[in-house]
Amino acid sequence: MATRIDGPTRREQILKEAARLFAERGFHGVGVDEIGAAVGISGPGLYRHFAGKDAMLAELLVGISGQLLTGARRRLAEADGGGDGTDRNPEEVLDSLIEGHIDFALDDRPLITLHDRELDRLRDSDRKLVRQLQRQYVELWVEIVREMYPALAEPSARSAVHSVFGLLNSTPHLGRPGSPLPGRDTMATLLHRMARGAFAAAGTA
Amino acid sequence: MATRIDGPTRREQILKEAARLFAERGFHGVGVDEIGAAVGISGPGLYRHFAGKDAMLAELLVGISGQLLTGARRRLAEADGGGDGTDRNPEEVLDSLIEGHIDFALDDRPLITLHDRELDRLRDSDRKLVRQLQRQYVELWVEIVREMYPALAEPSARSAVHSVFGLLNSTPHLGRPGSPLPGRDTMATLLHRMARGAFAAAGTA
DNA sequence: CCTTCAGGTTAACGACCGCTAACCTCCCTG
DNA sequence: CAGGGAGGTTAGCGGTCGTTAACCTGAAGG
Repeated sequence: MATRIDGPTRREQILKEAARLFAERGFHGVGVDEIGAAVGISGPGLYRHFAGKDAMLAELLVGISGQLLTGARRRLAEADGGGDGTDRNPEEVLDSLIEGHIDFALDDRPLITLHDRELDRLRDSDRKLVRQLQRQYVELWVEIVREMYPALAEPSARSAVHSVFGLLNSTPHLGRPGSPLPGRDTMATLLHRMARGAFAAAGTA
Repeated sequence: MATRIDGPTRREQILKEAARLFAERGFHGVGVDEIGAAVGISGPGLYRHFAGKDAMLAELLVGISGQLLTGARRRLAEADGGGDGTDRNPEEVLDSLIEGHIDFALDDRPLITLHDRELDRLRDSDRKLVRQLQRQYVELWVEIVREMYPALAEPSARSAVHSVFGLLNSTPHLGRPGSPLPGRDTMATLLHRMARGAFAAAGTA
């Protein structure tokens, strides 16, 4: 493995800029020349690093889904403390999951946007992989939510989880203009409280 | 005004199918030939009804924003009961707003999807109009929310409203496959409770 | 019955876009 | 100091897409 004193790889630069552009104008709305220009090379030079435009999108989406799932599993394992899950504190785990998702939504807005917007542009095999990762991520949340609110039927719990994702992923929609935005910490706290409030309201029949 | 025994106008058919296709594959991902085929005519025949592909998207987005705003104003006026707003019951108004938004999200999924996905593809003037309508809709909610939760600062209230929109608009993301979905009424009740819970959690310092 | 016109049709143009081909230029290494 | 590969460049091909042009048709109206 190369020593990392060189800053981000060319590949990483490309992926980052591509994510931003795809999020801003949509996959079909961005040309390869623009992506190239964003990293200082032009057009076909990208093909030294990726097989094609589709491959960039695929790598982005698989990366996002994988990162979310891996992070969630790590957090669950930490909160579990080596036990078998029967004695873990669901409230603590849920808070940790929410925190992780919020960090992602606030720090990687373009990726969050892509994640639920451009999935259909993938090749079948890639799309299946991404959906599988997403589904595992959702089911992990559903399990914890149902531990906390046993009265909640499984379909309702799954819908509730999707809805909270919608809530947490809403930050990209906040308008750019002059109106004052809450700071990052304020925003994180607000989103966290709202997510908990939404689950509580869903779970108390 | 033409008597309406003829069913939907050609224009209306086209708009409906275009909305569905745009929502499914994105504005740039759909060709005019496909839109034409979806209503039984082909390709350039659409230009007898619309100035171009852009015009269809513009009419859709302006229509959505206008419908949401108009509906919200009507509901607010009804709940206001002819008063000047000083003695209205904010809880009642908020419930009515939530109900209206949920009806829209559940009954017009493609439009809700377009609404926050393809705004940037519009001409400048149209985009400004849509944003203005959206902003008025948001401010209307913010006003009511702040009446109910005076402790909530305005930037936080605005963020909270955006987040609840994200929650309510999350229904298109529910997967198609076999896993059982809640029925429409169950879903509406669930979303309503979660929205109220989220606001309550945001508003209680 | 002739005209008109709304609402279609097909052909084709021009622009754009993803991608390949062919070539160039450092830099590293034996 | 050869040489070879990594990482660029520009030119250009093939296909697609939005749009226009030119033409057709059936029904309504005087």
